[in-house]
Amino acid sequence: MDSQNVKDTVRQIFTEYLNANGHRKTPERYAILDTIYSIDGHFDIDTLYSLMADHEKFRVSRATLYNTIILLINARLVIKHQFGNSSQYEKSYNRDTHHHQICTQCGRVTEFQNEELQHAIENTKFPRFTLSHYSLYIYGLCSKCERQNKRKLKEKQNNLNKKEK
Amino acid sequence: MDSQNVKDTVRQIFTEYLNANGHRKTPERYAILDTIYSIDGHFDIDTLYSLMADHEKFRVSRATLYNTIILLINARLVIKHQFGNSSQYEKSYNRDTHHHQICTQCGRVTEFQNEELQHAIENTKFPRFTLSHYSLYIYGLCSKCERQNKRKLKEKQNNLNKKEK
DNA sequence: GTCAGTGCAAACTTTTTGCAACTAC
DNA sequence: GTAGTTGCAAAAAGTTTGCACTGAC
Repeated sequence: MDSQNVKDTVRQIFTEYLNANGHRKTPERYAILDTIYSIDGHFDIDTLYSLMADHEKFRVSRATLYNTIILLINARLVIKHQFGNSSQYEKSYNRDTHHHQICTQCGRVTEFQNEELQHAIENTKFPRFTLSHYSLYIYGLCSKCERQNKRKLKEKQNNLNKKEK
Repeated sequence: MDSQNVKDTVRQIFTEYLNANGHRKTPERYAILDTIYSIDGHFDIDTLYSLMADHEKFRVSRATLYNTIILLINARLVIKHQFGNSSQYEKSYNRDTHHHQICTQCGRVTEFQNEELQHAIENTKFPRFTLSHYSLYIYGLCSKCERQNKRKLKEKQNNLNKKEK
């Protein structure tokens, strides 16, 4: 499905959601949805605000962003994450299921796919609970930070050796 | 392992960590560790602050709580979660691996264990990444909220039927 | 004695709220 | 017309920071 096609589809899903729940179909809401579906990967409210500030027609306030994003989450068009300090969001329609690796040193978040894991989770029977969606966060060191740490450790040992001589 | 035994062990682990990293062994730090290991389940900074405020001897400031909890996380004695708005923490030593179910309606967080899932995750090979720990959050409806929703839906339909007559 | 650690308050960041103005219905 | 939405600014909530004082080493 190409990008425009996805945008049309999610706009339709959103319209149905708004109708079903008696919410108004304001231009701001559609502008926000459109902008979100133009973003690849994660974003926070501030980034979204900056992106939308460029538009002359549909500059929206932060308050509206917060309000609208709750609707989008309920309409299952956006997923909310909470790595780090501020909430991160991402589009969820027509997006492959993926998991997140968060480097505890540099804070970088990377995505990866793993069908086995995905199936294992989706086929699990949860106690007194009905699954709607899930997040798997893997914490640890990204390869970059790990290399860096090893280098530092080596330097430290070298310095110690020099001193001993 | 009984509770006192666990407390002694974690105190020892913490001491080693503090020594290894050139940090001072202050009574506040041990008091915080002790309090945390008296708590079952999750807690946030505010709860911990209230709990410790009762102590006459070791009332600590929020700033110290934030500082110390970072050390405890690094010493692998505490895990940080980010459901909802404020950060949640929990002790991690001598604690069975468990996952979290978060009700998107009432916000209640429940824990569950599932060895299959645990093994599936732990045996996964992650791309360019070294696992240190992980969090699996299952979002959906707890049985209570689901029952409530069904009841409401029924009432709504009943009301509609009445009006039609 | 020194400097890391502490308490306190102020600052900062992110999110929520109250209210007047606006507009989708 | 009217009630749901918006923008703005103020408030709230959570966390970080600056600084003087304290106490672990």
